[in-house]
Amino acid sequence: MSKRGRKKGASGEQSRALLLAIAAEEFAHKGYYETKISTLVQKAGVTQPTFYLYFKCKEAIYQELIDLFSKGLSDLTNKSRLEPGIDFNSLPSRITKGLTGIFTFFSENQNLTRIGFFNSVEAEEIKKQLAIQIKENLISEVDNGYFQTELDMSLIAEILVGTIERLTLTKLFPGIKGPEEIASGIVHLLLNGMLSKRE
Amino acid sequence: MSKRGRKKGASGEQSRALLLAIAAEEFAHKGYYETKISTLVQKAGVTQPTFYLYFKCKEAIYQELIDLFSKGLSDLTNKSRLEPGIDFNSLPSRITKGLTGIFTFFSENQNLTRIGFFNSVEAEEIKKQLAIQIKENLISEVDNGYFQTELDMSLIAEILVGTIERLTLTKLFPGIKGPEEIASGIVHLLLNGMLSKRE
Amino acid sequence: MSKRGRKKGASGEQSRALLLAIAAEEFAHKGYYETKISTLVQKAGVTQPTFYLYFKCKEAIYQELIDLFSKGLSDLTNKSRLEPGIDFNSLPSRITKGLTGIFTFFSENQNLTRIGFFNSVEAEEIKKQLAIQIKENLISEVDNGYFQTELDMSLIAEILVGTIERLTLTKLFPGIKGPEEIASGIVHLLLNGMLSKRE
Amino acid sequence: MSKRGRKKGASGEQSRALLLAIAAEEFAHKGYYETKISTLVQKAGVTQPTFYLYFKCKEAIYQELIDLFSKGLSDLTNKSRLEPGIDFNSLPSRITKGLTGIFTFFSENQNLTRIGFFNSVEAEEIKKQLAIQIKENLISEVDNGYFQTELDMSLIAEILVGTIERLTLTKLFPGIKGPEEIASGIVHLLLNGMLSKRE
DNA sequence: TATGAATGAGTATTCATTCAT
DNA sequence: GATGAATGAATACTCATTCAT
Repeated sequence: MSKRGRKKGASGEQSRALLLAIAAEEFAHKGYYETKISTLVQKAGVTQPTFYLYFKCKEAIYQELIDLFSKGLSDLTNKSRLEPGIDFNSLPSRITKGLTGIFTFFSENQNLTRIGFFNSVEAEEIKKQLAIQIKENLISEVDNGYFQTELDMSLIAEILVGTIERLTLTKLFPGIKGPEEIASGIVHLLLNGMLSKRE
Repeated sequence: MSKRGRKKGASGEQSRALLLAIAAEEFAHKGYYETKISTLVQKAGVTQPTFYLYFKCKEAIYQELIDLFSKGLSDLTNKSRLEPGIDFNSLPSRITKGLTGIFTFFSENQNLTRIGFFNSVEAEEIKKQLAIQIKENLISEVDNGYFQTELDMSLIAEILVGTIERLTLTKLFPGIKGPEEIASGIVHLLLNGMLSKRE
Repeated sequence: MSKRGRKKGASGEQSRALLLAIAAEEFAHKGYYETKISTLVQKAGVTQPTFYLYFKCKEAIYQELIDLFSKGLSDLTNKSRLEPGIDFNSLPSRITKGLTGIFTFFSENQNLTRIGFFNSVEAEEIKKQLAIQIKENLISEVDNGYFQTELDMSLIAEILVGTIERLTLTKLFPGIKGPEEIASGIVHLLLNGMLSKRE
Repeated sequence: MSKRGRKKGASGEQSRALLLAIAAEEFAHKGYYETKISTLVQKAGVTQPTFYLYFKCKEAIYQELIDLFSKGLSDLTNKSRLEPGIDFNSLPSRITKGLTGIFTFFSENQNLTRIGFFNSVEAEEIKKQLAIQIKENLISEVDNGYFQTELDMSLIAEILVGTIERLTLTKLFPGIKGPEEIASGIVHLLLNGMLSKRE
């Protein structure tokens, strides 16, 4: 079999996947403009035309990575809709679980997350969607009397998104805290506030 | 007075300021790479060599804008250090005032903020500084028993930064809410939490 | 019979012919440079290496089409040599017949004609040959007193070629006039001229 | 002045004109696709960016040359409209003069003519326009009884265009015959025909 | 007979930057 | 203080062509 070491040759799907993985790495750390196709292919051990065999253009592979992230995230949030009508005390743990899911996904897909949630132009749109999702989840709880009724849920949703964003970058990615830990920290704070409970 | 009829009566300093203002606008909305020197000078009504009369390179003018933002922000935070030893009840308003200051600054310097707080690579460093600042402010209150002692102030500081970040983009810049309004919303939520107060 | 189920039952010769036909179509309408091998093989339902099984290179298949045209045309003109020593009155009809033959050939081989007579670099050479052929035919008539002796037969031959060329494109290919009609129109004009016959 | 020999430096208009002239030469002899920007600029003694200082893209400079030709030709034909109501005998000389004008223009602008009348895709459109122009000129003579009434003027116009085309390439450009000579040859033939005048 | 996979070599175009005046 | 003119250095992308199977 394969004499004279045809790189890995095998299935073209492999080359494609390799390029995609390397692109994720590069885009995540150098950004779109500082990532050069020439570098990508070099790291993948293929030539430039091979790149264009699998991707229409630089923009296209970038978009594909964003879509991958976006799809993963929306799959996640779709699944983790808070189901209403559950008893009061489970609320914190349910929210925590949802957040933990997100942080876990981010943690397992750091490069994709950097691209789709931080660097790309589309990041803003993705965050907007996430905020909407969260807001709807929150509102469904209001009716049940979980939360104070006068809360601006849109504001809180955005605060949550900002929080997720920031803690991902400063606590999760550097490995300072794990998904569950961060999630419960957020939940505890947001639900109870910072003040020492005084009578 | 200007002999030999200078075009548009632009003293050198004026050309420089004009270029800087236009650059802020362009960098803020198109980002570093999509902003072209050729466009800048065209909008400023000068030629390319003129640009290099005032700025060493593209990177330099960009950095100057970041520095402008960075300086403004740190001036602000330096000024608004929470002074300890003040009575308990004034805490919320003092924090609110600090945040309001930040949002006002951001609001009055949208382009600079977009560049220095959102788009640039240095943004991360700036946020990190801001978080440290906030954290120190918070810690000084802990001793006074304002806050629950078990709070992770580093986490909360990052949450605050993320919150500032997100609300600036989604509420402040679009004009949905004003600085004071946003600031007090944040403070109220973070201090008291979301839960309806039940006995 | 074809064992081992050849795809589409295409014997090699069929693939070759198919490629040739498609190439004629493409080259004729898009020209050499805008015709891509990738498009050819795609339209033929084969892969690129298959193309190179039958043709040495792009240039080669193009040349083959030109040769096909060139051969067809010279076969035609060889056959239709004006035979000398025929009586005076048959001359116009004999010339008309020759031209009709050419137009018919062109009409039946539009793609080939477009390539070999219009688009290719070789077209010039082919026209030159045709002009020589025509000139010789004409000269043989001069001796017999058919034509005015002072005519520049080389000039007239070129005029005929230009005429054929132009009318092929503007009358024959669009279907405005048929081969015979065009041929007799030319002959009538060239023999008698445009002037109204006045005594 | 100008130490250290800045090429010809002078006015940018000169560089532009030089590039245009060289482009005409190259396009005329190698065609669009075989003409490389790199060659153009090399022959002009400038660098590639300089090319793009004056022309938007390869296509643009090509089009500019075509437009130059097209404009020149239509100026010419506009000027040389046959004016009706002149006496019979002057007709041949008037037509001859018109044709001479065209051949002279072609002769003086060989490169442009090669591009605009022979090689480009637009050539066909330009010839179509020329044919229309000629046809209208001819028709205006019919009324005056110059020509046989049953002549198909569209056909004749196309014949003339084909004739012009061919003789330009085979007689004019090689310098075998001059403009006037070719023009009068055509006129004589087309008006009187080839046949020897027998009673 | 046919192909999946890959590539060598080229080619237009862009942009920040700099002389000489 | 300002400019007309020019350039060095990249970079994405294309296409005919070819292995190895």
